[in-house]
Formats: sequence, structure tokens, C-alpha cells
Amino acid sequence: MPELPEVETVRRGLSPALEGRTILRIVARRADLRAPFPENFESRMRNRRVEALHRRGKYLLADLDDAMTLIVHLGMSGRMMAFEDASRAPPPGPHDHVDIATEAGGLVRFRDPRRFGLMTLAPTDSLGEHPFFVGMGPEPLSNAFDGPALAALLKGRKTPLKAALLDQGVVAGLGNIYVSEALFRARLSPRRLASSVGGRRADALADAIRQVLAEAIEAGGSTLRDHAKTDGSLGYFQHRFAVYDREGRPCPECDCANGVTRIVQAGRSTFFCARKQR
DNA sequence: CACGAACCCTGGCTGC
DNA sequence: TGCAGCCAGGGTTCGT
Repeated sequence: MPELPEVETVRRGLSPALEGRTILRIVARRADLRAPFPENFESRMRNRRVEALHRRGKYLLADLDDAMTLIVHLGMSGRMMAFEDASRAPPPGPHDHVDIATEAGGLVRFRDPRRFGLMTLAPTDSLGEHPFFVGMGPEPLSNAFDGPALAALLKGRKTPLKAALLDQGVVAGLGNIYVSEALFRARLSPRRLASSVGGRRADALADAIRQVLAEAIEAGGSTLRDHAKTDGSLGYFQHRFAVYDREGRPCPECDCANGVTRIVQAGRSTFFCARKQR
């Protein structure tokens, strides 16, 4: 569920709860999620101070004061909750897998019903060589990302544009929602061959990606099922979807009879306007 | 190599 | 009402 805007929303929400705080205790209520938790997870986290919270693509990164970084991925259904007063947090439910208590008296809770999420530790200074991040594409909101950069990444790709944009090696952080929304804004068909996007089309697509992500972050992300901000309030970008999950509804920009079309690509739904997007 | 399908897992919704 | 089937924001692995 969480794509870049949702993960960034979580990062910002966790910042006051974790940055500069010392971890008093961490409780992992099972041995693994998608991957096993680190060996001796609880003892290795005890008394560590969180120096900074970062995000890379859909990964959340907490730099610790022992030169290690806690890497978190929310998978499809992962969610973080922050309680200022740990004693006022509700008792953990069946899918509340990890609790992090800080010296400041707060509690951060990781809930993930589907357990596609992940928590692990890796040395901070070599994160770039970590398998998760080797070959990961540019951050779409960084200065390194623009039309020419995107065109270079799409060059030679014989796959549909939709599939290429879902590939984290092309652009970091895009997922099923924002790919559909960005393609709509750029008026490009999800079925178009990825390698056919260069020049002005690549400029338009890079702009659309940056725009839609920035607007979604501003809105606190999209709440479909699980995503919520760390204080429990909801993101509201779902109200601004032009095409995602709007099959058959009118295209917001043209009056074609078909409305929004849903197709399946690589096993996942794509939504677009067949008239506007070419 | 590069693609798509299958799989990991639970919950919520639809339709019978 | 109950239940089978399908679908879901992600990523990895396997087969073609």
C-alpha cells in the first residue's frame, strides 16, 4: 500500500517521536515478517540513539548511534503508529508485531496484517551497497531526476511503460497508484513501449511524477485501507485520484463515453483514459 | 537476459 | 447468514 508519499508521510510523523531519542526497549512479537528480524534484535536496539530518519524509495531508514541503520519496509499493509505516552497506548493487537519504547516515554508501534513488511539492520556507511539499494533508481523528488535522466533509464526497455515505472530500478518509490496517476497527467498510455519515451514526452512524464508525488505528500498520502498517519489521522490524496480505482467513471479531462479504462498489466490493475493517453 | 506468472499473507468485499 | 472467490498500495523467485 505505501508508496513514496505514504512512506514519506510516515517518516515525517515519526520524526518527533524518534529523532534524537534513545530507545529504551524494543519488543518483537514474532521471529520474522517477510524476512527474519536480525539476530538479537531486541538487545542490539536497546539504548541506541536514533540520529536521523531518512527515506530511500519506499524504505524508511533510522540511523543509529552505533554506525548501524534500522531498515524498515511497510510492504502492502504495514503501518506505524506513534503514541506520545506509552502508558496510554492500547494493548497490542494480533498484527502489532513490533513496539519501540523511547526514553522520552513514547511508543512507536509497527502493525502489518499481511506481513509483507520488513525490519533489518545494516551498517550505515555501506547502505549503498546493500542489496535493497544497489541498482535502485533515482529519487524522483531529487535534483538528479528530470526528463533526460528518465529518458536514459527507459532507453532500450522493451516493456510497457507502466511496468518500467513500477520497476524500482528505474525510479525509486513509485507504485501502482502513482504510476497510473502520473501517466494520466503526462497523457501517456501505460501500454506504450517504455523505450519510446524520450525528449518532450520524458520531460512531461518526469514533471508529472514529481508533481503528483509532491501533491500526495502534501495531502498526507492516500488512505485506501491501512495507511494512516502516525497519529492515526488519514491521508486524503485518494479524493484527488483522476483515474486510480475509478473504472468506468468519467475522465476528469475529457467527455469520452468510455470513461476510465481498467486493464491488467503484469498481474496488476492499471487505470487510464484511452482517449487522452497515447 | 527479460519478461510475466506464481507466490508470500490476511482481511474485506461481492455475489451466489 | 455463510461462504467461496476475488482483490488489494510490494517484492522475490521461478519458469519460459
